[in-house]
Amino acid sequence: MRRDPFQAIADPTRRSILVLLAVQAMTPGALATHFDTSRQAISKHLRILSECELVRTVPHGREVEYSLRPERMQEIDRWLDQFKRLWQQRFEQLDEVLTTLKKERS
Amino acid sequence: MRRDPFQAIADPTRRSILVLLAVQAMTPGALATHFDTSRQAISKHLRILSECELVRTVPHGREVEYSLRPERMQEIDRWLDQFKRLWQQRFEQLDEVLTTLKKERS
DNA sequence: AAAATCTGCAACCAAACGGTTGCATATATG
DNA sequence: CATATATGCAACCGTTTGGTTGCAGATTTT
Repeated sequence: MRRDPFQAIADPTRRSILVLLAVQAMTPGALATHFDTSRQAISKHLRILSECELVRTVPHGREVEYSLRPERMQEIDRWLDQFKRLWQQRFEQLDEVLTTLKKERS
Repeated sequence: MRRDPFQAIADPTRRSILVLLAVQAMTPGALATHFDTSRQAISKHLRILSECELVRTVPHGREVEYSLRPERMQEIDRWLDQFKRLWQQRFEQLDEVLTTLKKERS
């Protein structure tokens, strides 16, 4: 069973859950109202996000509040870093083409 | 069949392929030597990366050169953007705690 | 105390995933 | 021309995934 943030954000429902929790902490029940699936399915997703340490839980009586733990998300960002140079490069190339065109026109 | 960059980078082998191609373009055969799986398995991964438009192919005779298309990777980066503010915030909070401790000590 | 509510677990199921092997096609080499 | 090499497709297989339903435990509410 793979349990890393890359696998966690592969599912669109889990991505939506993370976005919702980025706005405000919520209980599983409240989260489930935003989706077209059963409450239990959302619970399963929360379990996975929990195991990936992307969310944190605080019990309040019979309710459980889930909130975002953005730290672990940085792992994805750090992995992307090695490609940012490349797409930056493409922008610069485009820039160059544009300035060349500008020069030619004038 | 989901075909988006999030699902593409969920698999560790595909992530490694992308990293290798970020360094230099390669043929499927050359790529396969870096992994402990069959050439066909790598071919399958390349097909998926192709469908996600994360790689581009240029035929050279009987060989095919695969190279990275970093543009599409930006989609992931853009999605991450909405969380960057949050983890930045955490750093600032830590910063605050540290300066408070420093003040107390002096 | 009884009923209602919130949550998570277990069992089950169809579909997708990641791998394998065998084969067909196209190109390069002897 | 015959052989070797590079690639991709198809069929198959065990495991994982994402969903369902039913149920049990804990906490509120009445």
